[in-house]
Amino acid sequence: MTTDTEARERVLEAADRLFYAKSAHAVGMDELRTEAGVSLKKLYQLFDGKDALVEEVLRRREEAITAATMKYVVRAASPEDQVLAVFDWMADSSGTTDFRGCAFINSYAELGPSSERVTAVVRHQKSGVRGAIAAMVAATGRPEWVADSIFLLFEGAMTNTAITVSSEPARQARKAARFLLEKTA
Amino acid sequence: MTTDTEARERVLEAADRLFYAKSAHAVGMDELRTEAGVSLKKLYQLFDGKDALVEEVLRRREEAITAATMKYVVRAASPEDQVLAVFDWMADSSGTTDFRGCAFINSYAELGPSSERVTAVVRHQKSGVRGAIAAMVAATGRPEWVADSIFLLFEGAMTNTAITVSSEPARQARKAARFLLEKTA
DNA sequence: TAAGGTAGAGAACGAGCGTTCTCCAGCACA
DNA sequence: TGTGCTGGAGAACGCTCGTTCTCTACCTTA
Repeated sequence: MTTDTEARERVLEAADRLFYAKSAHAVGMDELRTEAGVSLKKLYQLFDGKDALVEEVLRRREEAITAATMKYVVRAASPEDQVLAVFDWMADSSGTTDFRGCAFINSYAELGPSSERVTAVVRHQKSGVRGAIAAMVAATGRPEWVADSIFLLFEGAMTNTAITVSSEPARQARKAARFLLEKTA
Repeated sequence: MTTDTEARERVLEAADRLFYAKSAHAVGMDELRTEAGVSLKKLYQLFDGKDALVEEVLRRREEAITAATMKYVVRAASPEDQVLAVFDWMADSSGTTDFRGCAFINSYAELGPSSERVTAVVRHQKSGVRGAIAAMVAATGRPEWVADSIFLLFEGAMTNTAITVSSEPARQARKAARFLLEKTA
């Protein structure tokens, strides 16, 4: 017997994977149901429709990405290396063949114009990443504009790592970020 | 009387505007036909279906954006200012309320997984922008990694200018690019 | 004026979507 | 054993999509 909690988890995992890989509108509720091994009835009793599911998937992914990145950050020796660690996470993540860039940028591109809720989640994530980088950069004693710059490098590398199917942009961004930290020491 | 060439132009203009504003899958051929003032029959005799239309719209936009950016570049005094001019173009463009970021990143997010043709056009555009920046940076005598960095700043600023609905990221990216140019002089 | 061809308006079609509903197998319990 | 109930499988519904087809009105030309 599977509890509702387990079923929810399976649906969210499948939805996250499929939405990210194929974009939300390309994944039907039927495919989702099959992948998660859940009846359509249960699917709709667990979630208030596809829109709500998309929103919850994004919230969940925001937490997961933050946790995954923090694993890289905490093992860094210096405050400067902590900042650079986010690019190591990116380089490693982009090594997987199913890397498709930033799920939030992608969702905003696809659903932003039609869903205010998706837009809100995306803005929340971007503001969170920017804040996290700002905190790490502040710990190194550099001015805030350095954090803004590193954040933009991070964002640009996320999209172009996906488009070029290469971790090269992640490494280039890391190099640029290190240069900024060095020259503002 | 309107010629086929004029009708084509009207369709492409409407498609570009609507696809960019709402994303491609959110715009139906019927809405497109109405907006362009063209019969459905003519629409399908001018273009081989929606996929081909999306592809052509992107190619056309690539040329238009290149031309628009070049207007900013050519009026710059120094080679360094030419590089920075692309951020001025971005700051000005993002001032319009209908700015939605990079159409190519957006299209890749939405259609990349399902359309190899769209992916090809997007890669072509990214490689073109990267090459153009590389040429301008090379003219200033800086090493290529500076160009890579400025390109990533540009890309990150494009997406975040749209998401935050503010030209601030464009200005931040310009500042970072200028810093990179100064410190590598 | 009459005939033939063109082109536009929009009906029609098949497919796929999100969502709901029906049906029935399997269970708990008297 | 009989009776109600729960939940799963998937049929069904209404809608919209991309695409094609039909019909009619009009223009051209003899």
